[in-house]
Amino acid sequence: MHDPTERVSIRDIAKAAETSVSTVSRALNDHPDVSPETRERIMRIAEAYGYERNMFAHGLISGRSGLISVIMPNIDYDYQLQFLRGMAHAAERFDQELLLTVKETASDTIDACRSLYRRGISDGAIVFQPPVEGAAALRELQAAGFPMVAFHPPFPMPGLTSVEPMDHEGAMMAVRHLLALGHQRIGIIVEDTQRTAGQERLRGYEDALREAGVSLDPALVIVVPPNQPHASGRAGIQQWLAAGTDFSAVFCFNDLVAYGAIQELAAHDRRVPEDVSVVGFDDIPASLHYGRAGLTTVKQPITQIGELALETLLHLCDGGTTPGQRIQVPVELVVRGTSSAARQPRIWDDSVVRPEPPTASEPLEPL
Amino acid sequence: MHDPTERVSIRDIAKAAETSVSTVSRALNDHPDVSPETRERIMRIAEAYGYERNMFAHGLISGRSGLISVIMPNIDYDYQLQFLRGMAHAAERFDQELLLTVKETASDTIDACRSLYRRGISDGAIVFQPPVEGAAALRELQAAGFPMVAFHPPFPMPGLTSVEPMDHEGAMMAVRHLLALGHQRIGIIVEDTQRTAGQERLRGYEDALREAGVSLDPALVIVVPPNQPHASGRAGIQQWLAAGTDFSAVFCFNDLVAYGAIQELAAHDRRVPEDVSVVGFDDIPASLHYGRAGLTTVKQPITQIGELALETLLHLCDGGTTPGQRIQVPVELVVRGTSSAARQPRIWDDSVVRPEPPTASEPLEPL
DNA sequence: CTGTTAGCGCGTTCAG
DNA sequence: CTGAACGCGCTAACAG
Repeated sequence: MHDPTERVSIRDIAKAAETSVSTVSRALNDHPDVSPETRERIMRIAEAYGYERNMFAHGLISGRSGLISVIMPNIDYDYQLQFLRGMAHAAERFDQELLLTVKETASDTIDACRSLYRRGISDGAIVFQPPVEGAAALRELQAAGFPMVAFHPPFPMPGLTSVEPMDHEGAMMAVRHLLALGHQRIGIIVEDTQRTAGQERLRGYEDALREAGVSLDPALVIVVPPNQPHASGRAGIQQWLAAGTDFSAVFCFNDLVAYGAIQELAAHDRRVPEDVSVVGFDDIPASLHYGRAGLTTVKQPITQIGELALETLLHLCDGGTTPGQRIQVPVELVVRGTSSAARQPRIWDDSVVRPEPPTASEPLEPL
Repeated sequence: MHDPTERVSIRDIAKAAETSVSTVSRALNDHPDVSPETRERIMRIAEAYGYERNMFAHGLISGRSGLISVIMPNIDYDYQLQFLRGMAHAAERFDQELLLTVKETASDTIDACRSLYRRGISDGAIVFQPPVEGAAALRELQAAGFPMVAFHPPFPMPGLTSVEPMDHEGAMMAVRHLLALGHQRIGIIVEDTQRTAGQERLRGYEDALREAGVSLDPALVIVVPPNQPHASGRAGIQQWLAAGTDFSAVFCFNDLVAYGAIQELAAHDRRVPEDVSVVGFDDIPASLHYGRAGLTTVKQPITQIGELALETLLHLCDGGTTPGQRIQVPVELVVRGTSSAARQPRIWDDSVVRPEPPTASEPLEPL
């Protein structure tokens, strides 16, 4: 027996097993050239001593640390915790440790990746929503031998493996759902159309309306700046109400935007879903219990996505895949309490002049 | 100049500076015995090459990795993200990397700590809500030379440095607030009174009532099992309503419990705060925008606590402190929309038989 | 099958 | 002030 709390080296067990360190090393690493008895004896002793190999020594020679990095810009959306959870699970399954780095600016993000690589600290990295300006640098790093997976990149980055949700599909599901409930005047509050997420969700919104033969009204599209979801939701509703825009349903960029929108609607005595239906995106945990009966939203399997990202990265690290593939993850509509049938057929449906027939609409500029 | 993406070793820059590796090492580490010119030249070149020292080599010799671990049981409460955020900030300030480990069971948690130490991976660990069963093992590890900080331990663990919020104070603030609003029948839904958190919050509740000369009614105390806050909140309210217990205010173990309670109240057409005032604990980000005007709650400065925990740990690592101190972090009442003045003086205040005078009350057994 | 030896990249002795 | 040599813990290549 041995103090399970003491550090123990390969030498200690060599001494105890009365053999040389190299034999021990071979036994421990399943090399062929060890006699069954010696191996058995060594393994027993190693077990008893609770041997665990030193990371530095192993890393120095193997060139791998067993550490995987996640790099996130800011860290404030519950979504990220779910993502981390998935990664942590996968990491455990593969006996990897998880390194968390938070960098706010684009250049800091790039620097962090580079540094992690150059110091030999991590074997690869998952870059969470990589900055627009970082595309070239990331590709270079990848090429230089540092495996990376971009989660939800701002745009397709050739040469960089990426994992992303099906934004377009999700948006279509949301809007089709609202259409099926009889809504015609459906608004969208969408973040930052410079990035795929915003672009694709907006496109999905438009395509669903077009598909249903519902006219696109630019007044129903509100583009908001990123990173202030709650305020954006409120602002979007305010803008419509102030302009007297007619709407009976809103598709929101994400769940937090939806919360903001609902709160603003409440402040103006519009009831959800009786007066206005609201659909979010992401399905963060809070949405399950949101309000009386939960938020209707497009669910991303966030935790699984985290696992998938990590698995994909490990695969890359092992040279099992060539970089550059783009993995799209299906999303799913979850109907809960914030959406319901449109109250009544709109009067202008039959009597008043209808808006222009379906046509492409330019999104508004960011606020 | 040099490819900023290439790995560069101390040898490379020795060659470029036309000197030996040891001189370079000395220059880089601010040792005295280097001539100003040589140092200058070396620094310039290192800068140009973007030299960063190899973690393995450095760790092997220095015995330190520059990695700090956080170990969390599960990972699902938004609170944890805020905590991580604080740690990430502090880690960056001190040029440390952050390792995230999630272990569900007590023995896995202990094993993880031990392994992290014995493999040399991390210089120390912050153990988030350490398991009850782990106390002895953690103390041993600490004694063996692995610095640890326990965040919110289940009970005071002598010999282990800990950081924890002022549970008792916070509970008193919450209940005093409700008392000041004129509430007399104040319930508490508290998690798991085996751990300090539950114990102290319950004690604070009792002390505040006692202080105000309000009788303690065991029927107003509901103890719920841990890890299902939302359901617990609902269950608590249900229990009171089913039993016909009179109450006009509820102090909840945390914000999620409060959400559950409010939802259940709504389901029974009790309005918050008009019919029932509700106060939470923690102040997670969602509470700011909760409902119409936010959740009244006891705010833990979570992010700062994360920073503090990390700083405390680093201090320990540097031998600046002896293990064992217990750091209590002040909390603060945040009054928002879910608490308001009691509707009317309770009739029985003057006419009906009052419950027993103030006396210690046994908490109920967990559900 | 086994033990000895070199070296991974760096910091730290030592002589010079 | 500088450079060469050693060793951190481990593995791979080479002798035996």
